[in-house]
Amino acid sequence: MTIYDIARQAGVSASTVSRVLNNRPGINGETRKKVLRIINETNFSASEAARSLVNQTSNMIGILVSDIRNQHHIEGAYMISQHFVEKGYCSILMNAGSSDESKAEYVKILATRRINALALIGSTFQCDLVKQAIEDYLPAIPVVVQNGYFDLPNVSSVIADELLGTMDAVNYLYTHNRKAIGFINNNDTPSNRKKMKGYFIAAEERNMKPRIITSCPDDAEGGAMATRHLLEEYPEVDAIIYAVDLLGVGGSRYLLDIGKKIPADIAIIGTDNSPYSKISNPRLSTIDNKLDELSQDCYEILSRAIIDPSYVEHKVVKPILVHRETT
Amino acid sequence: MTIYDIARQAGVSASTVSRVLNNRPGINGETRKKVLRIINETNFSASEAARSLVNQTSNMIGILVSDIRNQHHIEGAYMISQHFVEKGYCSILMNAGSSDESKAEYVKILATRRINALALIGSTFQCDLVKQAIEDYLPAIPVVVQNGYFDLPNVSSVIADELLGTMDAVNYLYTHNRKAIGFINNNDTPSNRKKMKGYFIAAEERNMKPRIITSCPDDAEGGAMATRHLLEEYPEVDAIIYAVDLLGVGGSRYLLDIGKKIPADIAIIGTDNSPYSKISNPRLSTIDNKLDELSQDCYEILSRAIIDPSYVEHKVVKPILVHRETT
DNA sequence: GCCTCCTTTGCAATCGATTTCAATATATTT
DNA sequence: AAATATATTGAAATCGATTGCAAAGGAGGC
Repeated sequence: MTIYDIARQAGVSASTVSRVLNNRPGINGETRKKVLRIINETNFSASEAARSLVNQTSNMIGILVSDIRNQHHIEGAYMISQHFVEKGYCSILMNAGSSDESKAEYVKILATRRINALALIGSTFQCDLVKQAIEDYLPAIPVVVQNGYFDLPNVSSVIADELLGTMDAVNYLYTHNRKAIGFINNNDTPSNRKKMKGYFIAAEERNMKPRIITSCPDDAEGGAMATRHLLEEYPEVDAIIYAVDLLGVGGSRYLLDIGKKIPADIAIIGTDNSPYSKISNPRLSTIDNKLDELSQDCYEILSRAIIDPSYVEHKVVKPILVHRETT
Repeated sequence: MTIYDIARQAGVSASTVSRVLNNRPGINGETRKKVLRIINETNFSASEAARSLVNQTSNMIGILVSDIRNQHHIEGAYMISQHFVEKGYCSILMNAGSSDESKAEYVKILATRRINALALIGSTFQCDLVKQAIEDYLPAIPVVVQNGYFDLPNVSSVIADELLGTMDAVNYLYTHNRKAIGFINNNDTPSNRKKMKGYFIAAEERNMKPRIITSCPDDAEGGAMATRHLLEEYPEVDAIIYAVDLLGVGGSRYLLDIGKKIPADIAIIGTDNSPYSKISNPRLSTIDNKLDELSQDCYEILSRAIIDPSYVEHKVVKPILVHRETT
């Protein structure tokens, strides 16, 4: 079913059908009505492939997420997608896989679809392969990175100041009489490196010995296990900061199980203000890196850059501490 | 940059470039090498719009999710997407909005993109408008519904027997000496209607008076509030089944706060074996409706139906009870 | 040296839309 | 009534790929 079929049935030319479909002026009211009737009767819908080809634009937005299981990522992606759909775009949402190679590969896949803009959600996109892929295959369309940075003329960024957030957490705990503050990290990402660096800087400023677990499984059990290890090595610990809320949920559960009081014996601060932190028992205090706000900013930058391709912005968002039942 | 540009630079015709791009036989080794060199040097990537037009296929899979914030939905969508990407498809993942109108609208949007297959994730797709949209705009491509059913020749389904799951939960509690079992529901969906029906049937079989809250906000606080209402109306309640885990998390927290012992005073069973149920404190017992397995089945049905368009399957998956700390 | 066969390549049509330009029909002006 | 302006429509080119068919060139057989 093509516009030619519609044209024949309506007794007009394909040009006329096209003009009706696109609400172009200069079409007789009766003709328009007749064409619309046929279109409705036949449930015709125009091929986007053909439209894309002649219009030189796909009306698609690419959204690449580094880890779709991360609630903030997925909500951010959802929000961006939703907004663009309302504007008549179609958004391709993809999970980019864990390796740098696969991330770059996905950029290339989206390039073949001739997307109009690209959003990268997650700090792990910040790597050479992805940068190269953007430079090679998407040098001219607006790109925005949530929590990452590329020195490229068409790439904007919105970054959480995670270093500052972790420093704030350390300083808060220190000024509330915690002198043996531990830090538990799950894996090595640009984002986690910033958190660790913040921890080290603040610890040094306070003349505190760093007490750290550098890696553990990325789930509640991992958090519990790492907490046990931390306490074995540093029994004096009276506060723990976790690189991810979920670790803190597991950690606090473990501490309760071995008879510690929270926060009396050990204070706990997670990171990201995730849904888990809100519903955990005890409710987890957390460093809110404003990940949702970041995604909102990404959308705004992107929609501006689609209109004005020269528009590029680099924004840094300040985190805040959210106090619940573990501090 | 088109294949004609590549052809000119390589001193060959566009046909030759196309044949190299698609690994067609009958091309001289030297010619192939030269063309590939130019393609790499220029970072050329062929327009999918043009390919789609001539090949009469988009190589895209549509995935519509009814609520992207539901972890099971998003993990299912992710899994399906991932598998198809590995097969060379590109998947369009969209959140279909809450109204039936918007869901039908999304079906139409995907139809204009000429997707090769469609997966609908979530019971709320089961409505007349969506059925009509599929009939009108996607009458010939394979469609599969996760946890929903349409009587249409091209639509397969994989359904969780949620009625049975809830009956099992009631029966388990009853045979473990709970005689005043309550049920708390959040909102009215096909899926929740099946759960409620299961509760009513099992309660009747046991000659138990139904004790039910039919709706509440869809979050932990909502669960807490609804639990309070249930206890106000039926103070004798000694077990509660929740239509959604998150309600159970909020409910158990509330019960603990007012001094009840779990499960000694009141047993609790959530639904869906979500991440929340695993990390909550106490860990929530739950009706596992095998939502992840459902999505896996959707993928398998879809990949079979893409090869053989006449393939249609209707599958029912049996739920199991997962016992943790609240039963 | 001529004919056949095979390998390799190019020409041209095609997919389904959009858009420019020309043509026709009608209305308006003088 | 002739000339001009305006509204409406259609023909044909175009977007960037794919592919059937024809053709060119070289190898081998007689």
